[in-house]
Amino acid sequence: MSQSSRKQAIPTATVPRLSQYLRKLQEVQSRGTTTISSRLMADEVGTNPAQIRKDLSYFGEFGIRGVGYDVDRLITELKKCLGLNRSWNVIIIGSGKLGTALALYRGFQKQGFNLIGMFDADAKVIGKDRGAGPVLPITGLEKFLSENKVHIAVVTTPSAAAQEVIDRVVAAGVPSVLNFAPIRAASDQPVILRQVDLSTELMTLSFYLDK
Amino acid sequence: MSQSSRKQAIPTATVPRLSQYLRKLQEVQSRGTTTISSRLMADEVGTNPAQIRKDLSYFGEFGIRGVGYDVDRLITELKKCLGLNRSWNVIIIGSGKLGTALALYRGFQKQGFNLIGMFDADAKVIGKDRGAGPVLPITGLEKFLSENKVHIAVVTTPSAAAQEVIDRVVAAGVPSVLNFAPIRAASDQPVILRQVDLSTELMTLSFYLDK
DNA sequence: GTGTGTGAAAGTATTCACAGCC
DNA sequence: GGCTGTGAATACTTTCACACAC
Repeated sequence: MSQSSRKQAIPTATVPRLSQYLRKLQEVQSRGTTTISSRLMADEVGTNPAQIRKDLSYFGEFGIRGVGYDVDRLITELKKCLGLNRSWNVIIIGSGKLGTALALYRGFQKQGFNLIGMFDADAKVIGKDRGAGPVLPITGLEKFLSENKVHIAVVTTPSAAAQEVIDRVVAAGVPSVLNFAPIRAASDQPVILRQVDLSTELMTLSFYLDK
Repeated sequence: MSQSSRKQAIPTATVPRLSQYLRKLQEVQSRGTTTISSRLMADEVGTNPAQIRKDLSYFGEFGIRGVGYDVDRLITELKKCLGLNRSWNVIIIGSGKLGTALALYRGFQKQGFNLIGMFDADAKVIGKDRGAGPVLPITGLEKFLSENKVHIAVVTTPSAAAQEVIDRVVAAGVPSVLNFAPIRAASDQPVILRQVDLSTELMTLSFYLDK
């Protein structure tokens, strides 16, 4: 009864933390450390040791009492927990500065995210390389999606276009969307939707600055 | 005892939601709607009406029973709550694709965030315009910060440089940082720090895709 | 002794449900 | 009748504290 089937029981707050643990562990591993305690990890990521142990306990028993965690082992386990022991196909829609910045981001491929296509509505950029092979016309989106299994659509279009683009990829069966456009996207279809929102981040800073 | 001094009592989860309410209200306002109920707003932003009423109740009583909220009034109040009835000075450090994308983002100025400078370490880009006037050399950072009050530093450098840059702006008295570099930045100084992290977002999607 | 794994306790956040006002 | 504002109830998250394994 360990790691793979009870995903629904895992607190939503735990999931993003796992990715931070993973990153820190990879850093620690590259410095040659082979064992780490929850206390040291907690210091590194700025949390409480019990938080880390609790988070990990949802997936199994990865540590050794009196010793700590084997870094290599824990990296392997975390990758398994996060579904990173396989590869995911990603497209980016919107080949502007932001889309290009994301396409050029190295960590992307490194963790098993395969950038297999980039789309834009602007005829002037079609065919150019913006970090993910030639930019494809958005008119060909549905055909591409029917010929290629796409797991994640990253949306970096202007906000006016975003909701329509999201509706189209969801209708075509793409199971998850990462939206950078400053709209709160919605969908009646079942889709895993995450939003990254500069203006919300700035306003949140503003709130705390104003105290 | 209404809006301004009891900020410490407001749930952290409420703050980002306020900014979403504000955005939705501005959209609704531009369509000419003058009154809105918590139920309608909840449908629009995808939450529960009680959530909205509770969030607003931390700041005052803005609605009319039996009627709903006046859109113009609520926009004004939310801006006040979020500290947006003034302007904040922002710099961007890192003039790559991502930094440039952010500099060109319109909503920035629109909500009172003043982009007053952009810095880079690369001599080849110094002086070029990347959306925020001529790019300044990072070596001049401290001098600039001593001559200009900067409220928010947005960090879009490569990850190797990010922690040092953050240490420098914090040491120079910048009270808040929005970090896009894929490191979990830390600081012993008191600073309001928010992180936007593509790789965590992708891994979170991966987790739910893998269910 | 050291440090994990985990029930129990404490602390936060969300949702319910209804009194009170329009 | 409709809708807000809010205490009370529920649900979720984090932290504590200790039995147990090394």
